[in-house]
Amino acid sequence: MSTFKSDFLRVLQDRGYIHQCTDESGLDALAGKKLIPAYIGFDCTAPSLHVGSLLGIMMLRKLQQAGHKPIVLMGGGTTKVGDPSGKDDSRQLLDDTAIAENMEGMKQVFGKFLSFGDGPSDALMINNADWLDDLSYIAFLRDYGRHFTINRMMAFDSVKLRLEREQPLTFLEFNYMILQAYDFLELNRRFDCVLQMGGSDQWGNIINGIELARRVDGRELYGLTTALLTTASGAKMGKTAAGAVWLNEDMLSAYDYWQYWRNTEDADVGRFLRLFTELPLAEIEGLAALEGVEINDAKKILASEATAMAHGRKAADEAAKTAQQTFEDGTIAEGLPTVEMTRAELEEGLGLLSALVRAGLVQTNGEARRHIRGGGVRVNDIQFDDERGLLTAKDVSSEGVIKLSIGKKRHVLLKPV
RNA sequence: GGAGGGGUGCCCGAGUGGUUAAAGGGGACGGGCUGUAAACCCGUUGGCUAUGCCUACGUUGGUUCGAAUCCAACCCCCUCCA
Repeated sequence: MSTFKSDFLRVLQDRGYIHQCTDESGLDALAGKKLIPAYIGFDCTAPSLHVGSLLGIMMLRKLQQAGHKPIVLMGGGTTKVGDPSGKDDSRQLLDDTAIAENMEGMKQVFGKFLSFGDGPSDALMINNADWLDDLSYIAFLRDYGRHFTINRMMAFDSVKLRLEREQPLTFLEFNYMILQAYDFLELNRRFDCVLQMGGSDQWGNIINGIELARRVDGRELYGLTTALLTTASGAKMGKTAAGAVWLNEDMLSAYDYWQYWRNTEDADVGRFLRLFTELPLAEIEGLAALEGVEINDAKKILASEATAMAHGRKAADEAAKTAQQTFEDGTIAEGLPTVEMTRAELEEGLGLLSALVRAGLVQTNGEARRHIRGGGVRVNDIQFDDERGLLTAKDVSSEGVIKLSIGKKRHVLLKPV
Protein backbone atom coordinates (compact mmCIF):
# COMPACT_ATOMS: atom_id res chain seq x y z
CA MET A 1 0.00 0.00 0.00
CA SER A 2 2.73 2.44 0.74
CA THR A 3 6.02 3.14 -0.87
CA PHE A 4 7.86 4.12 2.27
CA LYS A 5 10.81 2.13 3.52
CA SER A 6 11.05 3.51 7.02
CA ASP A 7 8.77 1.96 9.61
CA PHE A 8 7.74 5.33 10.88
CA LEU A 9 6.45 6.82 7.66
CA ARG A 10 4.99 3.55 6.52
CA VAL A 11 2.85 3.29 9.62
CA LEU A 12 1.76 6.91 9.37
CA GLN A 13 0.91 6.45 5.74
CA ASP A 14 -0.98 3.21 6.18
CA ARG A 15 -3.02 4.54 9.04
CA GLY A 16 -3.92 7.76 7.29
CA TYR A 17 -2.03 10.40 9.23
CA ILE A 18 -0.15 12.11 6.45
CA HIS A 19 -1.50 15.15 4.71
CA GLN A 20 1.59 16.91 3.44
CA CYS A 21 5.32 16.35 3.75
CA THR A 22 8.06 18.69 2.67
CA ASP A 23 10.26 15.93 1.29
CA GLU A 24 8.87 12.44 1.56
CA SER A 25 11.76 10.53 0.10
CA GLY A 26 14.40 12.54 1.95
CA LEU A 27 12.65 12.06 5.27
CA ASP A 28 12.01 8.41 4.53
CA ALA A 29 15.66 7.79 3.82
CA LEU A 30 16.74 9.59 6.96
CA ALA A 31 14.24 7.82 9.20
CA GLY A 32 15.24 4.54 7.63
CA LYS A 33 18.87 4.83 8.50
CA LYS A 34 19.04 6.47 11.90
CA LEU A 35 17.19 7.58 14.97
CA ILE A 36 15.61 10.95 14.38
CA PRO A 37 14.26 13.39 16.94
CA ALA A 38 11.03 15.07 15.92
CA TYR A 39 8.78 17.56 17.64
CA ILE A 40 5.31 19.02 17.88
CA GLY A 41 4.57 22.23 19.70
CA PHE A 42 1.62 22.67 22.03
CA ASP A 43 0.58 26.10 23.22
CA CYS A 44 -0.58 26.38 26.79
CA THR A 45 -3.94 27.94 26.11
CA ALA A 46 -6.09 25.61 28.22
CA PRO A 47 -5.70 23.56 31.39
CA SER A 48 -5.86 20.35 29.40
CA LEU A 49 -5.33 19.14 25.89
CA HIS A 50 -8.39 17.95 24.00
CA VAL A 51 -9.06 15.52 21.16
CA GLY A 52 -8.06 18.19 18.68
CA SER A 53 -4.48 17.59 19.76
CA LEU A 54 -4.79 13.85 19.89
CA LEU A 55 -3.70 13.35 16.32
CA GLY A 56 -0.40 15.05 17.07
CA ILE A 57 0.09 13.10 20.26
CA MET A 58 -0.56 9.88 18.39
CA MET A 59 2.02 10.81 15.79
CA LEU A 60 4.62 11.32 18.48
CA ARG A 61 3.66 7.93 19.86
CA LYS A 62 4.07 6.28 16.45
CA LEU A 63 7.41 8.00 16.15
CA GLN A 64 8.56 6.54 19.42
CA GLN A 65 7.22 3.11 18.59
CA ALA A 66 9.29 3.21 15.43
CA GLY A 67 12.37 3.77 17.54
CA HIS A 68 12.71 7.51 17.17
CA LYS A 69 12.74 10.32 19.71
CA PRO A 70 9.64 12.44 20.34
CA ILE A 71 10.06 15.95 21.65
CA VAL A 72 7.05 17.62 23.21
CA LEU A 73 7.55 21.34 22.95
CA MET A 74 5.47 23.22 25.47
CA GLY A 75 4.79 26.73 24.22
CA GLY A 76 5.51 28.54 27.45
CA GLY A 77 7.02 31.36 25.41
CA THR A 78 4.87 31.36 22.28
CA THR A 79 1.66 31.28 24.30
CA LYS A 80 2.58 34.76 25.51
CA VAL A 81 2.31 35.91 21.92
CA GLY A 82 -0.70 33.96 20.68
CA ASP A 83 -1.08 32.06 17.44
CA PRO A 84 -3.17 34.03 14.94
CA SER A 85 -4.03 30.90 12.91
CA GLY A 86 -6.89 32.18 10.84
CA LYS A 87 -9.24 33.19 13.61
CA ASP A 88 -10.79 36.58 13.47
CA ASP A 89 -10.17 37.64 17.00
CA SER A 90 -6.86 37.92 18.67
CA ARG A 91 -6.43 35.36 21.33
CA GLN A 92 -6.83 36.63 24.81
CA LEU A 93 -3.36 37.03 26.20
CA LEU A 94 -2.64 34.82 29.15
CA ASP A 95 -0.49 35.85 32.04
CA ASP A 96 2.47 33.86 33.27
CA THR A 97 0.56 32.23 36.10
CA ALA A 98 -2.18 30.98 33.84
CA ILE A 99 0.35 29.67 31.34
CA ALA A 100 2.23 27.82 34.06
CA GLU A 101 -1.00 26.29 35.37
CA ASN A 102 -2.10 25.25 31.92
CA MET A 103 1.25 23.68 31.28
CA GLU A 104 1.00 21.60 34.42
CA GLY A 105 -2.40 20.35 33.38
CA MET A 106 -1.27 19.51 29.89
CA LYS A 107 1.80 17.64 31.04
CA GLN A 108 -0.35 14.97 32.68
CA VAL A 109 -1.56 13.57 29.43
CA PHE A 110 1.74 13.03 27.66
CA GLY A 111 2.91 10.45 30.14
CA LYS A 112 0.05 8.23 29.05
CA PHE A 113 1.01 8.22 25.42
CA LEU A 114 4.79 8.56 25.53
CA SER A 115 7.59 7.15 27.59
CA PHE A 116 9.88 9.79 29.02
CA GLY A 117 13.42 9.35 30.24
CA ASP A 118 17.06 9.67 29.34
CA GLY A 119 17.39 6.89 26.78
CA PRO A 120 18.01 7.62 23.11
CA SER A 121 14.39 7.16 22.08
CA ASP A 122 12.83 8.38 25.30
CA ALA A 123 10.56 11.36 24.97
CA LEU A 124 11.65 14.83 26.02
CA MET A 125 9.52 17.69 27.22
CA ILE A 126 10.93 21.12 26.55
CA ASN A 127 9.60 24.61 27.17
CA ASN A 128 10.32 27.21 24.53
CA ALA A 129 10.26 29.91 27.19
CA ASP A 130 13.74 28.58 27.98
CA TRP A 131 15.11 30.40 24.97
CA LEU A 132 12.38 32.81 23.91
CA ASP A 133 12.16 34.65 27.21
CA ASP A 134 15.73 35.82 27.04
CA LEU A 135 15.98 36.86 23.42
CA SER A 136 17.30 40.33 23.00
CA TYR A 137 15.28 42.26 20.53
CA ILE A 138 17.82 43.99 18.34
CA ALA A 139 20.11 41.01 18.14
CA PHE A 140 17.22 38.76 17.25
CA LEU A 141 16.00 41.08 14.54
CA ARG A 142 19.46 41.38 13.01
CA ASP A 143 20.25 37.69 13.16
CA TYR A 144 16.90 36.22 12.21
CA GLY A 145 14.45 38.96 11.28
CA ARG A 146 16.39 39.63 8.09
CA HIS A 147 15.51 36.19 6.81
CA PHE A 148 11.80 36.85 6.81
CA THR A 149 10.15 39.03 4.22
CA ILE A 150 6.82 40.63 4.84
CA ASN A 151 5.93 39.86 1.26
CA ARG A 152 6.14 36.16 1.87
CA MET A 153 4.48 36.18 5.24
CA MET A 154 1.49 37.98 3.80
CA ALA A 155 0.90 34.94 1.65
CA PHE A 156 0.45 32.59 4.58
CA ASP A 157 -3.13 31.67 5.31
CA SER A 158 -2.96 32.69 8.94
CA VAL A 159 -2.11 36.22 7.85
CA LYS A 160 -3.93 36.33 4.56
CA LEU A 161 -7.29 35.24 5.93
CA ARG A 162 -7.18 37.81 8.65
CA LEU A 163 -6.37 40.59 6.21
CA GLU A 164 -8.91 39.48 3.64
CA ARG A 165 -11.66 39.54 6.20
CA GLU A 166 -10.55 42.98 7.29
CA GLN A 167 -9.82 41.79 10.77
CA PRO A 168 -6.96 43.26 12.70
CA LEU A 169 -3.72 41.38 13.00
CA THR A 170 -1.36 42.85 15.52
CA PHE A 171 2.37 43.00 15.16
CA LEU A 172 2.56 40.83 18.26
CA GLU A 173 0.63 38.04 16.59
CA PHE A 174 2.47 38.60 13.37
CA ASN A 175 5.64 37.65 15.21
CA TYR A 176 4.27 34.30 16.28
CA MET A 177 5.38 32.56 13.12
CA ILE A 178 8.86 33.95 13.45
CA LEU A 179 9.18 32.63 16.96
CA GLN A 180 7.86 29.24 15.92
CA ALA A 181 10.37 29.16 13.09
CA TYR A 182 13.08 30.01 15.57
CA ASP A 183 11.91 27.19 17.86
CA PHE A 184 12.64 24.67 15.17
CA LEU A 185 16.10 26.11 14.64
CA GLU A 186 16.78 26.04 18.36
CA LEU A 187 15.54 22.46 18.74
CA ASN A 188 17.74 21.42 15.88
CA ARG A 189 20.75 23.05 17.48
CA ARG A 190 20.08 21.64 20.91
CA PHE A 191 18.73 18.18 20.14
CA ASP A 192 19.45 17.63 16.48
CA CYS A 193 15.71 17.69 15.91
CA VAL A 194 15.10 17.34 12.18
CA LEU A 195 11.33 17.05 11.87
CA GLN A 196 8.40 19.17 12.92
CA MET A 197 4.92 17.75 12.72
CA GLY A 198 1.54 19.36 13.22
CA GLY A 199 -1.90 19.98 11.81
CA SER A 200 -2.25 21.29 8.30
CA ASP A 201 -2.82 24.77 9.69
CA GLN A 202 0.78 24.69 10.86
CA TRP A 203 2.20 24.13 7.40
CA GLY A 204 3.26 27.72 6.88
CA ASN A 205 4.90 27.96 10.28
CA ILE A 206 6.74 24.70 9.72
CA ILE A 207 8.02 25.81 6.33
CA ASN A 208 9.28 29.01 7.91
CA GLY A 209 11.33 27.04 10.41
CA ILE A 210 12.81 24.81 7.76
CA GLU A 211 13.67 27.81 5.65
CA LEU A 212 15.26 29.62 8.55
CA ALA A 213 17.46 26.68 9.50
CA ARG A 214 18.54 26.28 5.92
CA ARG A 215 19.55 29.90 5.62
CA VAL A 216 21.14 30.36 9.00
CA ASP A 217 22.71 26.99 9.72
CA GLY A 218 22.63 25.35 6.33
CA ARG A 219 20.67 22.47 7.82
CA GLU A 220 18.11 20.37 6.00
CA LEU A 221 14.97 19.92 8.09
CA TYR A 222 11.63 18.30 7.37
CA GLY A 223 7.96 19.00 7.96
CA LEU A 224 4.97 16.71 8.07
CA THR A 225 1.34 17.62 8.60
CA THR A 226 -1.92 15.84 9.20
CA ALA A 227 -5.25 16.83 7.77
CA LEU A 228 -7.33 18.93 10.06
CA LEU A 229 -9.75 16.47 11.48
CA THR A 230 -13.44 16.84 10.84
CA THR A 231 -16.24 14.34 11.04
CA ALA A 232 -17.70 12.86 7.89
CA SER A 233 -20.55 15.35 8.04
CA GLY A 234 -18.11 18.20 8.19
CA ALA A 235 -18.22 19.26 11.81
CA LYS A 236 -15.06 20.09 13.67
CA MET A 237 -14.04 17.33 15.99
CA GLY A 238 -14.05 17.62 19.68
CA LYS A 239 -17.21 19.29 20.80
CA THR A 240 -19.97 17.83 22.90
CA ALA A 241 -22.87 19.26 24.81
CA ALA A 242 -20.57 19.78 27.74
CA GLY A 243 -17.92 21.54 25.69
CA ALA A 244 -14.54 20.38 24.51
CA VAL A 245 -13.53 16.75 24.71
CA TRP A 246 -10.70 17.08 27.19
CA LEU A 247 -8.07 14.46 27.66
CA ASN A 248 -7.55 15.09 31.37
CA GLU A 249 -9.88 13.03 33.47
CA ASP A 250 -10.54 15.84 35.92
CA MET A 251 -11.92 17.84 33.00
CA LEU A 252 -13.92 15.05 31.33
CA SER A 253 -14.71 11.70 32.91
CA ALA A 254 -13.55 8.47 31.30
CA TYR A 255 -17.22 7.58 30.87
CA ASP A 256 -17.94 10.75 28.88
CA TYR A 257 -14.77 10.24 26.90
CA TRP A 258 -15.89 6.73 26.04
CA GLN A 259 -19.31 8.08 25.07
CA TYR A 260 -17.71 10.63 22.78
CA TRP A 261 -16.08 7.90 20.74
CA ARG A 262 -19.12 5.65 20.95
CA ASN A 263 -21.14 8.31 19.17
CA THR A 264 -18.83 8.45 16.18
CA GLU A 265 -20.60 8.70 12.84
CA ASP A 266 -20.74 5.48 10.84
CA ALA A 267 -18.69 6.94 8.05
CA ASP A 268 -15.85 7.83 10.42
CA VAL A 269 -15.44 4.51 12.18
CA GLY A 270 -12.72 3.06 10.00
CA ARG A 271 -10.74 6.25 9.82
CA PHE A 272 -10.90 6.82 13.55
CA LEU A 273 -9.96 3.24 14.35
CA ARG A 274 -6.84 3.65 12.25
CA LEU A 275 -5.92 6.99 13.73
CA PHE A 276 -6.88 6.61 17.35
CA THR A 277 -6.44 2.96 18.20
CA GLU A 278 -3.58 0.56 17.73
CA LEU A 279 -5.53 -2.39 16.47
CA PRO A 280 -3.99 -4.19 13.48
CA LEU A 281 -5.14 -2.80 10.15
CA ALA A 282 -6.57 -6.13 9.07
CA GLU A 283 -8.84 -6.20 12.10
CA ILE A 284 -9.89 -2.61 11.51
CA GLU A 285 -10.82 -3.40 7.96
CA GLY A 286 -13.24 -6.01 9.18
CA LEU A 287 -14.76 -3.71 11.77
CA ALA A 288 -15.18 -0.80 9.40
CA ALA A 289 -16.93 -3.02 6.89
CA LEU A 290 -19.76 -3.75 9.31
CA GLU A 291 -23.06 -2.25 8.32
CA GLY A 292 -26.29 -1.21 9.92
CA VAL A 293 -26.70 -2.10 13.55
CA GLU A 294 -23.55 -4.16 13.53
CA ILE A 295 -21.26 -1.21 13.16
CA ASN A 296 -22.17 -0.31 16.71
CA ASP A 297 -19.88 -3.12 17.79
CA ALA A 298 -17.04 -1.41 15.98
CA LYS A 299 -17.89 1.85 17.72
CA LYS A 300 -17.73 0.17 21.11
CA ILE A 301 -14.31 -1.19 20.30
CA LEU A 302 -13.20 2.21 19.12
CA ALA A 303 -14.48 3.77 22.33
CA SER A 304 -12.83 1.23 24.57
CA GLU A 305 -9.49 1.29 22.77
CA ALA A 306 -9.33 5.07 22.69
CA THR A 307 -10.38 5.33 26.32
CA ALA A 308 -7.89 2.69 27.40
CA MET A 309 -5.08 4.68 25.88
CA ALA A 310 -6.03 7.92 27.56
CA HIS A 311 -7.37 6.68 30.88
CA GLY A 312 -6.26 3.08 31.24
CA ARG A 313 -7.83 -0.24 30.42
CA LYS A 314 -9.68 -0.46 33.71
CA ALA A 315 -11.43 2.86 33.25
CA ALA A 316 -12.31 1.89 29.70
CA ASP A 317 -13.85 -1.40 30.80
CA GLU A 318 -15.86 0.35 33.47
CA ALA A 319 -17.12 2.92 31.01
CA ALA A 320 -18.11 0.16 28.61
CA LYS A 321 -19.92 -1.66 31.36
CA THR A 322 -21.75 1.46 32.49
CA ALA A 323 -22.81 2.12 28.93
CA GLN A 324 -24.04 -1.44 28.49
CA GLN A 325 -26.12 -1.29 31.65
CA THR A 326 -27.54 2.09 30.77
CA PHE A 327 -28.26 1.71 27.08
CA GLU A 328 -28.70 -2.00 26.53
CA ASP A 329 -29.85 -3.56 29.78
CA GLY A 330 -31.90 -0.58 30.83
CA THR A 331 -30.72 -0.89 34.40
CA ILE A 332 -29.39 1.79 36.66
CA ALA A 333 -25.63 1.73 36.37
CA GLU A 334 -23.52 2.71 39.33
CA GLY A 335 -20.84 4.00 37.04
CA LEU A 336 -22.88 6.96 35.85
CA PRO A 337 -21.84 10.40 37.02
CA THR A 338 -23.14 10.77 40.56
CA VAL A 339 -24.01 13.85 42.56
CA GLU A 340 -24.61 13.66 46.28
CA MET A 341 -27.33 15.32 48.27
CA THR A 342 -28.38 15.12 51.88
CA ARG A 343 -31.26 12.99 53.10
CA ALA A 344 -32.68 16.03 54.84
CA GLU A 345 -33.07 17.79 51.51
CA LEU A 346 -34.93 14.83 50.18
CA GLU A 347 -37.22 14.64 53.20
CA GLU A 348 -38.30 18.22 52.53
CA GLY A 349 -38.73 17.53 48.85
CA LEU A 350 -36.24 18.77 46.33
CA GLY A 351 -37.64 20.70 43.38
CA LEU A 352 -37.04 18.89 40.14
CA LEU A 353 -35.75 22.06 38.53
CA SER A 354 -33.09 22.65 41.08
CA ALA A 355 -32.28 18.96 41.15
CA LEU A 356 -31.49 19.11 37.43
CA VAL A 357 -29.29 22.12 38.02
CA ARG A 358 -27.57 20.43 40.93
CA ALA A 359 -26.92 17.40 38.80
CA GLY A 360 -25.21 19.63 36.27
CA LEU A 361 -27.55 18.52 33.52
CA VAL A 362 -28.64 22.10 32.91
CA GLN A 363 -27.25 25.52 33.74
CA THR A 364 -30.41 27.27 34.88
CA ASN A 365 -33.91 26.59 36.09
CA GLY A 366 -35.22 28.08 32.89
CA GLU A 367 -33.30 25.59 30.81
CA ALA A 368 -34.58 22.78 33.00
CA ARG A 369 -38.12 24.06 32.55
CA ARG A 370 -37.78 24.11 28.79
CA HIS A 371 -36.53 20.57 28.72
CA ILE A 372 -39.44 19.40 30.85
CA ARG A 373 -41.87 21.14 28.52
CA GLY A 374 -40.14 19.60 25.57
CA GLY A 375 -40.54 16.17 27.06
CA GLY A 376 -36.85 15.55 27.44
CA VAL A 377 -36.67 14.95 31.18
CA ARG A 378 -36.96 11.58 32.86
CA VAL A 379 -36.77 10.51 36.47
CA ASN A 380 -35.81 6.89 36.94
CA ASP A 381 -36.41 6.44 33.22
CA ILE A 382 -40.00 7.68 33.38
CA GLN A 383 -40.86 10.87 31.59
CA PHE A 384 -41.60 13.66 34.01
CA ASP A 385 -43.70 16.58 32.83
CA ASP A 386 -44.48 18.55 35.96
CA GLU A 387 -42.11 21.46 36.20
CA ARG A 388 -43.19 22.09 39.75
CA GLY A 389 -42.65 18.51 40.77
CA LEU A 390 -40.68 17.54 43.82
CA LEU A 391 -38.31 14.69 44.31
CA THR A 392 -38.85 12.88 47.56
CA ALA A 393 -37.65 9.79 49.35
CA LYS A 394 -40.19 7.79 47.35
CA ASP A 395 -38.21 8.43 44.20
CA VAL A 396 -35.13 6.71 45.51
CA SER A 397 -34.76 3.46 43.63
CA SER A 398 -33.90 0.10 45.08
CA GLU A 399 -30.29 0.89 44.17
CA GLY A 400 -30.44 3.82 46.58
CA VAL A 401 -30.28 6.57 43.98
CA ILE A 402 -32.49 8.76 41.82
CA LYS A 403 -31.66 8.66 38.13
CA LEU A 404 -32.15 11.94 36.32
CA SER A 405 -31.94 12.07 32.55
CA ILE A 406 -32.10 14.72 29.90
CA GLY A 407 -32.43 13.28 26.48
CA LYS A 408 -31.48 9.75 25.72
CA LYS A 409 -27.83 10.11 26.47
CA ARG A 410 -27.28 12.31 29.46
CA HIS A 411 -27.82 10.70 32.81
CA VAL A 412 -26.83 11.59 36.35
CA LEU A 413 -27.47 9.77 39.58
CA LEU A 414 -28.54 11.70 42.64
CA LYS A 415 -27.39 9.93 45.73
CA PRO A 416 -28.72 10.74 49.18
CA VAL A 417 -26.07 10.47 51.88
C1' G B 1 -3.94 64.20 13.43
C1' G B 2 -8.01 64.60 9.19
C1' A B 3 -12.26 62.33 6.33
C1' G B 4 -15.60 58.41 5.95
C1' G B 5 -17.70 53.57 7.65
C1' G B 6 -18.80 50.43 11.74
C1' G B 7 -19.48 48.04 17.03
C1' U B 8 -26.71 43.97 18.00
C1' G B 9 -27.99 37.74 21.57
C1' C B 10 -23.02 31.55 21.19
C1' C B 11 -21.70 33.12 15.80
C1' C B 12 -23.33 35.65 11.26
C1' G B 13 -26.83 39.25 10.42
C1' A B 14 -31.82 42.36 10.07
C1' G B 15 -33.74 46.24 12.65
C1' U B 16 -33.43 53.88 12.22
C1' G B 17 -38.67 56.25 18.36
C1' G B 18 -43.52 52.44 20.84
C1' U B 19 -47.03 46.15 19.25
C1' U B 20 -38.70 44.38 20.14
C1' A B 21 -36.23 39.75 24.87
C1' A B 22 -35.02 42.01 19.27
C1' A B 23 -36.59 39.07 11.98
C1' G B 24 -33.66 35.45 9.36
C1' G B 25 -29.71 31.96 9.07
C1' G B 26 -25.90 28.93 11.39
C1' G B 27 -24.58 26.29 15.61
C1' A B 28 -26.27 23.93 19.96
C1' C B 29 -29.87 21.32 22.69
C1' G B 30 -34.78 18.51 23.15
C1' G B 31 -38.63 15.46 20.49
C1' G B 32 -39.80 12.07 16.20
C1' C B 33 -37.63 8.27 12.81
C1' U B 34 -33.41 4.84 13.83
C1' G B 35 -28.85 1.71 15.67
C1' U B 36 -26.62 5.88 21.75
C1' A B 37 -25.00 7.01 13.71
C1' A B 38 -25.89 10.23 9.44
C1' A B 39 -29.79 12.49 6.67
C1' C B 40 -34.66 14.29 7.34
C1' C B 41 -39.11 16.43 10.05
C1' C B 42 -40.91 19.19 14.57
C1' G B 43 -39.69 22.22 18.75
C1' U B 44 -36.49 25.18 22.05
C1' U B 45 -32.46 28.59 22.23
C1' G B 46 -31.63 35.90 28.46
C1' G B 47 -32.46 35.32 34.11
C1' C B 48 -35.84 34.95 38.32
C1' U B 49 -39.13 33.49 44.29
C1' A B 50 -42.82 34.30 37.03
C1' U B 51 -50.28 36.27 34.37
C1' G B 52 -45.23 39.97 37.16
C1' C B 53 -40.15 41.64 37.75
C1' C B 54 -34.94 42.21 36.35
C1' U B 55 -30.93 42.31 32.82
C1' A B 56 -29.60 43.08 27.49
C1' C B 57 -28.15 45.95 21.34
C1' G B 58 -19.46 49.08 22.64
C1' U B 59 -19.19 52.66 27.45
C1' U B 60 -21.24 56.83 30.10
C1' G B 61 -24.67 60.55 30.27
C1' G B 62 -28.86 63.20 27.89
C1' U B 63 -33.68 64.16 24.96
C1' U B 64 -38.56 61.67 25.32
C1' C B 65 -44.57 59.46 28.34
C1' G B 66 -41.39 55.74 25.76
C1' A B 67 -34.67 54.53 22.81
C1' A B 68 -31.07 49.07 19.93
C1' U B 69 -33.21 53.13 17.21
C1' C B 70 -32.40 60.57 18.36
C1' C B 71 -28.24 63.75 20.81
C1' A B 72 -23.27 64.35 23.38
C1' A B 73 -18.74 62.63 25.09
C1' C B 74 -15.59 58.59 25.36
C1' C B 75 -13.51 53.56 23.99
C1' C B 76 -12.49 50.06 20.11
C1' C B 77 -12.26 48.34 14.86
C1' C B 78 -12.02 49.13 9.39
C1' U B 79 -10.83 52.17 4.85
C1' C B 80 -8.48 56.35 2.72
C1' C B 81 -5.41 60.70 3.60
C1' A B 82 -1.25 63.05 6.64
